[in-house]
Amino acid sequence: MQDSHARVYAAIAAIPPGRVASYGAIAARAGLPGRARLVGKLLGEVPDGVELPWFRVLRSSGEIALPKGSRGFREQVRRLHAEGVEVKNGRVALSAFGLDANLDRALWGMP
DNA sequence: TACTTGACCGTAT
DNA sequence: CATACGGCCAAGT
Repeated sequence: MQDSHARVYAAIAAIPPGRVASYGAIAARAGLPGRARLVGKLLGEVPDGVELPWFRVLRSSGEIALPKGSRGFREQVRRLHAEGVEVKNGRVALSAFGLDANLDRALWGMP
């Protein structure tokens, strides 16, 4: 197991329920700035059954990365909904559910 | 070894 | 909104 892999897994596991983060943000949190593709690659290799909130990881645009309509796509939408994350047209509003966005809101107070 | 692929990203046009 | 471009890099051919 590569150290970089473990750090990425840890960063993903650290996303709180009800929130989401982008591939790039995960990479950065794992100490690997600019390596969003590595995050995507690792997620693609994680077998089913492994404990990891992969569904809380989205593109920087807020869109679900998996092909729309695919099995994984539907699964991701279902699990996000189960946590109260709103998904519209395969997309989540990062301004409302993004990890850092929520931190900023807490510091500034509710708009 | 060389080239291609891919759950990506930011900037520019 | 869509296309293009350059970065990134592990794996597979």
